[in-house]
Amino acid sequence: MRSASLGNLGSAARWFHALADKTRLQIIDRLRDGEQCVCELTDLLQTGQSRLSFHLKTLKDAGILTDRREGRWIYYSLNSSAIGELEEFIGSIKPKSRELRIASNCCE
Amino acid sequence: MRSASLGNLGSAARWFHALADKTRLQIIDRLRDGEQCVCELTDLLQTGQSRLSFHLKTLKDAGILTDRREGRWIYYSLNSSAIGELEEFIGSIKPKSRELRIASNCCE
DNA sequence: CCTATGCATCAACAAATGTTGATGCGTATT
DNA sequence: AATACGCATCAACATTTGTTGATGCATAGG
Repeated sequence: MRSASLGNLGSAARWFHALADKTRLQIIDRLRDGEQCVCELTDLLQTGQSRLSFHLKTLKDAGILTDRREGRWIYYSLNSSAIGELEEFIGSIKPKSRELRIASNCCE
Repeated sequence: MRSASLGNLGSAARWFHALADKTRLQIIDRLRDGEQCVCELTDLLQTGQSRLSFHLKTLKDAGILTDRREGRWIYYSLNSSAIGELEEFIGSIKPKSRELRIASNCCE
């Protein structure tokens, strides 16, 4: 009955939620240059440490970032495999475009 | 100074927000088969008319759906060009992966 | 016209999310 | 051991988002 369904809508929704914030997209943009520690990001994004930490956690929980500790610092970086999966998901969203089904006389 | 920046982070955030909901992803999934009127979607998704209308509006405002009226019915369908842009944006999120810059001695 | 249908929109409320400043914990420096 | 630093986490609050039922508006059919 169902179309070849999009995999796990719930987890996709979580990814999208993590990306649905301007600050978080800015973080991602900065990390494209390579990993950075929180203090660098705080400078770059001109924001409070607590706020930044919140957004980093949101991205990390969604699997979009990873972190590692080195001494006092914690470095964040992009998880490119998650981004790959996301890309794939978006691809699967497209209309099937075969039979542009004319939904004739819909509700009767 | 800045990296070749991701285009318009604000509007990207809006796209992602529109996709950050399971019900809305279900709507999209159904519309992959072609356009459908609200009453069909109400049946398929087993939800209240008002709630569905809210989510349809969210997707439409984000540019992901388009609608057209035909008699009493309003048909929604996917806007594949928006989906294309989204795909492109996700592509641009990837790490630059050239110089895996070692952020040596970050905050000093 | 009068009524029914399909849907948007509104108001009231509920729930989730983001912000800020304070506190705490691990790690380095002395 | 005492202090400073980098960051996570918490509590209190503000803001945003989603839900539900009621109302309204356009179109179609009698």
